[in-house]
Amino acid sequence: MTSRNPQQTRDNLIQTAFQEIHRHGFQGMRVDEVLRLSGLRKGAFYHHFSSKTALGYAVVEEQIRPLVRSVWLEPLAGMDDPIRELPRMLDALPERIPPMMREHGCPLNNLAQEMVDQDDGFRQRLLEVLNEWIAALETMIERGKIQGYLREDIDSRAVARFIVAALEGCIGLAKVDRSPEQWSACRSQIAGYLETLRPVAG
Amino acid sequence: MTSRNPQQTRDNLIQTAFQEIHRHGFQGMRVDEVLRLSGLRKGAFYHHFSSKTALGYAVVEEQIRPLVRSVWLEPLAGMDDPIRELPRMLDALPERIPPMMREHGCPLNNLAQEMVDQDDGFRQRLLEVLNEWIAALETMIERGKIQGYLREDIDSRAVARFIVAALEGCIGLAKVDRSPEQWSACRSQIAGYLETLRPVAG
DNA sequence: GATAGAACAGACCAACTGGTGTGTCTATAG
DNA sequence: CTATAGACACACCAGTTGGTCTGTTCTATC
Repeated sequence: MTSRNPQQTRDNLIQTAFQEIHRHGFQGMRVDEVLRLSGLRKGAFYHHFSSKTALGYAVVEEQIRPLVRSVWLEPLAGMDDPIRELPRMLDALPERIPPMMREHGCPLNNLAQEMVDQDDGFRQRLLEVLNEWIAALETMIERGKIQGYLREDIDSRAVARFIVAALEGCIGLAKVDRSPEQWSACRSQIAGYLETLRPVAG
Repeated sequence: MTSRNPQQTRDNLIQTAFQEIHRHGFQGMRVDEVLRLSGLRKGAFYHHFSSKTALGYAVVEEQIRPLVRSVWLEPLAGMDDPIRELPRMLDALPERIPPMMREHGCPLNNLAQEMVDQDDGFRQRLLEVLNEWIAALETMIERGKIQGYLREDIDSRAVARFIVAALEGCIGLAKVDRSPEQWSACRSQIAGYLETLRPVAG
């Protein structure tokens, strides 16, 4: 019998809940099922979380936010020329992400689209993560301008927002028609779009 | 007391259900609430539909599909130069769609993202609608090629898919951060992308 | 090693949820 | 006018859902 480890118990609940939310949405996620999968009881659950919603918030903060950072933010750090390196990063993406994300799409966008109109707590937290992502892209674009890789008259924020929108759109489309093989085609179009940001006179 | 009108009763249920699904998702939609809003009873409901899921299917076929056709397909019919006319259409879009769509986003994409992994009946029907949309764009692009408005070496299907993906992505993003005013910025980026499809030597 | 509080187990519950069954009314064909 | 089937109303239900309550066990601290 493993000794008590409250931190591990809490993590267990959050990770299991994350997977269930990813599969069925937050409304479709069942507390009892999370308990069954994690081998815990009601007592444990409501000791660590005040409600199902509180667990959902924790999943956003402690699972989705770090995941977005590692998948989308970190690769941006050392990027010089976005036009050349972003498509390359998108190529390597399918191998970098957990298999679950290829099946069920982006956890951030899934949960956001579902819960934004249902609960303001979700909206605030998910919007924070989304804005962090957009801001990181914006920073990269600004840097690209300074280094002469990008035109200086482009609207960095608008471009950053569009990149995120296009990515989420492509992921969502691939999820619906279950065509991961179309990802490269999608990447090519994004690469084409990025070319519009290239300075005219090199 | 209004006389009986089964067709109107059925439409009433479908339209009310459509709004409730749009607001809360299919899983969040409650049969009892639809009944309350439409002023009908369980007897009426299960006379016209065999289950909640059957109602959902009817909503896709009889509400979402026609809506997609009128909003996205019909404006494509008379288009000659997509690069010039598509952005113009996107400008006029906010006034052409019902206000509900500005709040809650695209009913097609919302329902698709939610239900694709939950129910194969939804997946098939929603995929059909989506493919009809993509096919219409593809046709327009092919026409644009022939008429010399677009480069001939572009992958029509990939471009069509990306346009849909970008649109759904932008709508989804606007839904999350509730910034309809960013729509024009988003439109500009799409317009920029479309420029990449322009023939080189006019 | 006593003890207080944290970390659970497990039984229980009220509200809700989709769905059923029976009966009644109404339109329509003959 | 009457028979018949469609179009509902209404009472009812079994299973599920998130959540509570009480009690027990572990563990850190003095």
